[in-house]
Amino acid sequence: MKNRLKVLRAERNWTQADLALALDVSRQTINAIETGKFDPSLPLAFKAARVFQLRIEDIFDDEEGA
Amino acid sequence: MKNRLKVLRAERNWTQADLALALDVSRQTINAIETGKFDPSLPLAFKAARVFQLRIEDIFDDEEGA
DNA sequence: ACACAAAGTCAAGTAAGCTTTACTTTGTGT
DNA sequence: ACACAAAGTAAAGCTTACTTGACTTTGTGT
Repeated sequence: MKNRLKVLRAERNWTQADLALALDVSRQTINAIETGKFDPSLPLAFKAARVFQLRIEDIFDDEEGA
Repeated sequence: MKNRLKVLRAERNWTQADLALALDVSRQTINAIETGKFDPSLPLAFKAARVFQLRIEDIFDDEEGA
């Protein structure tokens, strides 16, 4: 699952730590998601959508894998 | 996290087992999600959105709980 | 009343998301 | 070259998503 978190952060000049704070998760969690270690939970995806004022589908890309 | 799976199934006359098959999860997983035992993963939410041709936000409702 | 399909539920196990702590790497400014 | 901030990574532990198997409950048709 790809995502645009890095870009969205860059647009706002946010660090991974800043985003972690906004989403109420650890910095490592943001890093792991950005680097593709695992997918966020659905609740976390909703939070991200709220923070960036975008739809989940506009942040995360399913790319139909298995 | 609330969801409209039961209604969407009803519209199509699908059983929980039918939906489970379509989403490639167990029947118990569908039941647990419908009855609020736990939230689906993001990939599963994407699959549901694809199957029903809706946006994730139109199927699942975050309802801002902590 | 009986049979059957669908839904609900429980237990035990595996896998994935997330935490904390701690360390290394990369990039930038001075 | 040095210092510092940001990013990356890793291990161990906890929680949540999901599995299989088995059983109970509910609803419908006959």
